[in-house]
Amino acid sequence: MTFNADKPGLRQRKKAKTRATIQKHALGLFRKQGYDATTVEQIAAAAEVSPSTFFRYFPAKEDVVTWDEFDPLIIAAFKSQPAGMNPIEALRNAMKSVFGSFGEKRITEQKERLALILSVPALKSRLLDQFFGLVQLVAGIFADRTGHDGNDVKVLNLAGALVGVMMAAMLTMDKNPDADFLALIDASLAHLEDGLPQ
Amino acid sequence: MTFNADKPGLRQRKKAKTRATIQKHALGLFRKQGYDATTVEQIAAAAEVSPSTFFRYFPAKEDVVTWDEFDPLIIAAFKSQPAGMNPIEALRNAMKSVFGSFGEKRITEQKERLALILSVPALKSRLLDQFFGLVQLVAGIFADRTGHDGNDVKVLNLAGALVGVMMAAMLTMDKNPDADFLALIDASLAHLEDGLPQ
DNA sequence: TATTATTTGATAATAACTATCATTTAAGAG
DNA sequence: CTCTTAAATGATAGTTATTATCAAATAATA
Repeated sequence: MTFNADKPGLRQRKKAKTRATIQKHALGLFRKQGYDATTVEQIAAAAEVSPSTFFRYFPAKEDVVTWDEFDPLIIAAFKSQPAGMNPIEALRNAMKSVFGSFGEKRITEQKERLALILSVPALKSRLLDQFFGLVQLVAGIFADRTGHDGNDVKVLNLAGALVGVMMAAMLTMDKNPDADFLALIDASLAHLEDGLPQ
Repeated sequence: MTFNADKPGLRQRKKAKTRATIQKHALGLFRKQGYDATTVEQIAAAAEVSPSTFFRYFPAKEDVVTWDEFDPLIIAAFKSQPAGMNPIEALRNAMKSVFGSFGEKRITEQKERLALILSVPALKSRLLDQFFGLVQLVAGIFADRTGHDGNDVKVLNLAGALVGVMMAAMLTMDKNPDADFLALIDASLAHLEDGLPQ
């Protein structure tokens, strides 16, 4: 039994590749034909896997769009902020460190993805669900840092407001696709940090 | 052609009754068997209508739980607050005036409904979707009152934070079912009004 | 009462899932 | 390298939400 946490075996690499392939073909078909007009069967055929396999990788059709690898990154970046820091500022920094490193191309991809999500009700719902999960996660981290209870009303409330602000930012992005996402989030969080003066 | 906006004809009364009947039977079955284990066919049979009719009244199975008449009431109450009032306070008052009039029984019903919604992913998503819509609605009303643009980032941001705080309140209610919903919302909005001190 | 517009029910089709089982294929032991 | 084990895949056959369509029933109105 060898210890190698860094280099995943063939099996793992293959899985990652399959997941990426399915997602790539799915997004391509969605762009061409629209989300609703594209069936899972078509996606599976394009990616050369069986529909069964599709559902093994993505429990629901929506997840093929909604799934991304950002959450754990943001969480990690958030946790690595200095202990005494204001939680809102900590989140600002975390967002900056994650999205700030993206290139032009990657940002454009993400903007397109967001536009697609917001244009399809089922996808929008799924995304919101993830945000909601994030409320609870973020609340838990706040609580850990401050020694408060994770179910403390004030903690949940702050986390809720944060998520609400992010929702607003997405809405703004949707209405104004050329905006700089990172700057927008940053400004919005700053606004919240200042107590939301009108 | 007679003008009678107040007394709906037989047709309208019947429709309202049918909608209520379907909803009542649906909620009853959900309580007994669970949401997923109850089919639309069963609901339709219990309510003595055809499945077609079910879908005419509720476009999706989820809507039979998620649908309520509160939004327009809250909006109206909000709009009727004095023009110069701080928007957060205005919302506090609106919530009070709508939910404050509820009896013990009605409150219990709503708490049960919330618990059901939060326990079923599909329902939770649907609810969050409504909240998302609310951000835009609330932003629009803020804008009207203050003369700002409804797409103004600060306006959207404030609306987002408000809605986020309401989401957090629901979460708290879920974890702590004995809490007083109205008092909780009130405290949370006050907290937001104070700039969310930790 | 006759006509018109709504509402309903029946029927059939689509497509997202779920469960199951046999087959293939990588990992690890010797 | 080969055998055994465990994981990943594909095929198959449901179930159920949802949509479209059309004919029958029923309320509104002239």
